[in-house]
Amino acid sequence: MKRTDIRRLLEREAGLEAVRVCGWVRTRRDAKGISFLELNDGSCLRNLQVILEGSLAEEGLLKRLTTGCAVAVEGALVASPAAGQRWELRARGLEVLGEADPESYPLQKKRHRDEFLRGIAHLRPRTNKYGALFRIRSEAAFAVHRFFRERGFFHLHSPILTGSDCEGAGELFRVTTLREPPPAAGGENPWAEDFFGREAHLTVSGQLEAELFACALGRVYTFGPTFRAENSNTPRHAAEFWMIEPEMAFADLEDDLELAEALVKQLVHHLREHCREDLELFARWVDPELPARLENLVARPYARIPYAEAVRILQAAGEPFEFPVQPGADLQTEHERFLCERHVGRPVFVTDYPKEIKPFYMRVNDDGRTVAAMDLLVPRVGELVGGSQREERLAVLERRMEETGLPREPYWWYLDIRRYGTVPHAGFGLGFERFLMLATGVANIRDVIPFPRTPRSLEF
RNA sequence: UCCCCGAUAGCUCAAUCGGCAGAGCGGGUGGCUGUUAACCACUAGGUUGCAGGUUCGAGUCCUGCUCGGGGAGCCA
Repeated sequence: MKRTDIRRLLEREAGLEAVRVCGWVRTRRDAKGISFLELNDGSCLRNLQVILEGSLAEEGLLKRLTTGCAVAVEGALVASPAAGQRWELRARGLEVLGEADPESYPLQKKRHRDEFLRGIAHLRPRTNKYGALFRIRSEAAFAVHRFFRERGFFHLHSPILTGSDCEGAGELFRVTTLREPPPAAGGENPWAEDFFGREAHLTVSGQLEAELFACALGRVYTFGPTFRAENSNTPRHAAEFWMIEPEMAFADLEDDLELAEALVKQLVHHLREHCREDLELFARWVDPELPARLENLVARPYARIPYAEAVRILQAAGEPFEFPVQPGADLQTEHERFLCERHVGRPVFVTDYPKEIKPFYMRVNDDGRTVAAMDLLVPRVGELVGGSQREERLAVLERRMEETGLPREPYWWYLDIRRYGTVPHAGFGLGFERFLMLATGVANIRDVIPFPRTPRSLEF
């Protein structure tokens, strides 16, 4: 007999004479001549109560049915006579697929600290919380593809291995097959003997490649892992994380803002529709404010504040900031939090930053001092999205590269796009894990990644 | 990388002023019960993160290291 997902059984309107379920025992409760198993197979948050009677409730078998063990059960799905569940499985046969020594099995029914569960990342998806979280993560990824597909975007598989350091966004992981690193000043090409014959890295962003394809297919997006070798130890940073990077030709900053807002809102809508039970767990155990905060993400248009106005607001706020607000300098975390959480009380786009504090590829505004940039700030998580209209004018782009000290030669292909059929275009990057933190209330990025990579942490 | 805090039983934590290292949960054993965070009794379980120092005496004070948490910077 083929196995049926517990989720399918619990949704049923009528019972079933013969079914087979497979899963892991969460708990066992014994009564006289009858035992109750809570069985979970990962298909949903809820367990299926399995009834063992007669020979199946015999001591030798029960001793093996401990928390964490894997079993296959066949029997009848019947209405439960007791309160607590609608359906239960009256077992006729049970096979122990894999035992779990209760002396050493680390998961118990009681809640564990997140820090402890991180140390057993191979087992934590068997807990209610992390099972729910990674089902939500999967569903959110599907919703990303659905969102872009409905809007005529093509999914671009941008390269993971790269020879450029893209936008200079952060420190790079070097990739090499050499046993010994070449000397620092080793001749004309110190990497001549390496696999690619030149320096190679893991990508920090698919943006530049996405721009190339947007200027051919019109609308594209990347959705994949990116890597930053920064020694940043915070609850919001990881060395390997997934980014969603749409890029649109024939689009300006306004189009960019609209797309980012629509994406965040649709992802929230999708999860509220398709992950209701799993989200309820987070509202109950992780963040009681979660339902209100999700509503706040979809209820109203997001605020928009140009950088210059943001500075004026912060200066007039009379807040005892640890770092004073300096016009021309980037906003501090405390400034961003004040703007978003206290001043507007909902997501806010800050736009038109001074060009000196933004990368070379952002389009210079008519004032010559600011660029068509945007950051989307959201409560608790901070910067969720960073994007811009891209500089499509060859001469202006070359001047900006010169100003920021970037050599033109490695970017010849990027410049070519401005040389041949250049068009206005815009895009952004959205940190997938940061969205998941926002959507679940989980406070640490390490807990929304199956196997997080952070400085000095590469187990699993 | 910088600043602050922490590390005690399998887990979550307590231990007063430097003076006998404890509880709950989990595990084991027995009992009870269509149970459901089950309940009752008994029981095992410790190099107090590691290395050094001060002291008659260190879980407690000092130094270094490792790991973890919070904040900052960098950013998504």
